[in-house]
Amino acid sequence: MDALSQDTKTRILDAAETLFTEHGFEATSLRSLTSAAGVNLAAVNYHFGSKEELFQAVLTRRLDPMNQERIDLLAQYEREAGGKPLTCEKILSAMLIPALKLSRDPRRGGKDFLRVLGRAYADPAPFIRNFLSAQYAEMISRFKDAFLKALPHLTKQELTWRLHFVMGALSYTLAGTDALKLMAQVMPQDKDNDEMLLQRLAPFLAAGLKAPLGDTKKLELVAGD
Amino acid sequence: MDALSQDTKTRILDAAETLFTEHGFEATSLRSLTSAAGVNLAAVNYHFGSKEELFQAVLTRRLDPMNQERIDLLAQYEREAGGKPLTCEKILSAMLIPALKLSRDPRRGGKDFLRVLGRAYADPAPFIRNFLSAQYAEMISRFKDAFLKALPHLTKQELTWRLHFVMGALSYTLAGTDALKLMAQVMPQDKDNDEMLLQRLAPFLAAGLKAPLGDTKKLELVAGD
DNA sequence: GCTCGATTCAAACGCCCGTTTGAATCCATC
DNA sequence: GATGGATTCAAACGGGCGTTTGAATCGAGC
Repeated sequence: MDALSQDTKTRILDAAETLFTEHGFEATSLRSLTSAAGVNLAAVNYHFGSKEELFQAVLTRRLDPMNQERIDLLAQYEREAGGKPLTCEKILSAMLIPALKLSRDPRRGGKDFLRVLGRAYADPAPFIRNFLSAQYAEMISRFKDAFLKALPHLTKQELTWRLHFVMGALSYTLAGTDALKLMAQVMPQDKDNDEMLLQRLAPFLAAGLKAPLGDTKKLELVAGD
Repeated sequence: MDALSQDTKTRILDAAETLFTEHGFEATSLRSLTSAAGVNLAAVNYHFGSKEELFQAVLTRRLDPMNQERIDLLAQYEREAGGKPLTCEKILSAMLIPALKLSRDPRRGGKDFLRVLGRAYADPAPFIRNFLSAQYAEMISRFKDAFLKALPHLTKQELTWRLHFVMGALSYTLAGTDALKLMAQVMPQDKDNDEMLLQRLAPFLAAGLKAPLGDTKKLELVAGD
């Protein structure tokens, strides 16, 4: 009864999280999904309305709490700092720690969920894009403000670009796709691997964020051919 | 006759590049694809064997020349340096310039192709993963060697991680997905936007690569809850 | 123990999918 | 101008898709 006794909605969400991870949204059929969840085929449309709404529900279940945790942690750090601007590393911690905690918690979907999220980032379907933008809006705006104070040498525009790069490295890394098999022979043990990961990611991103403004001469482009 | 006079294979590849960009691999049907290309439905299976092989052909057509260009440019820089190790920025240029040139050249698929590539990075389908690994193997290995010489303070393992982050930021940026609509109000003009982009990306990545090794204390994790 | 809304179920609906087939057409070669 | 391989074509194949339906079942409240 243990795992099977959950209610239908949860069973569907759990199965969807796994299968969307493995095959993506389009390639996952409701027939395989409901049969993996041990529920009737019609249950998805009854409880969620449609396959698209189910996908959004899969994301919301994990994303809402994680982003709220990020916002709360940032606020706590700011309270502790008593008005003084936070360091770059501290702000990054407020972003990374909730994500890492989620990835380590199998009861909240763990790495599976972060992989679904990583794929969603790259999906051009409008219903996904709009949904993600709305979900992240508040968190992004708060962290942008914090970074602006921590990095006074950056213009708003420059910071926006750099946050763009940060989100890229972060999503690629947390999703753990490693499309190019870079990590093939690098990881001897899986133990505390994700902790290591963020220990390495944070200094990399902090250095990038703190970098002086780019020299226009550094990247010379052959315009002609 | 101009655009329509191309041979069937090319017409299919062009239409596939566009449609895979807009809807992804699974969500693009051969019926819509062949009708957009103005060819018979059976033409894809006749010329490419299957939908999967068509997808690989779409990637190869652009990826092979771009990665060869990267390798050649790196070799040229190394020749010019005459044995001395290259700077981080110079090596990054050898990665970024061919990608940027491709993205600016509509005759080679331009941004459309890079978006297909960005999505492929996040796709878990084995036939895509294996294909990408093989395509990138040589380029990655050469650039890893170059970076190792340029960044002697990094271990091989640390460099592998940082290259992972670099590829993340690069693919997210070049794919131009901007899942979180960060850039909404930032881009006043589209002109030479991508040039600006890499002018900003290169310093960011160079600073990250050159960062000192991470302090284990910087990111404190609450292990318990 | 009957009622009634909530939930589950098997079955079907209509549609689109990737692929195959075999005949029709093209076109360089003899 | 007949030949024959390469290509195009319309049509069909078998199957899976998301969704809907209407009856069966459940279970708390009277």
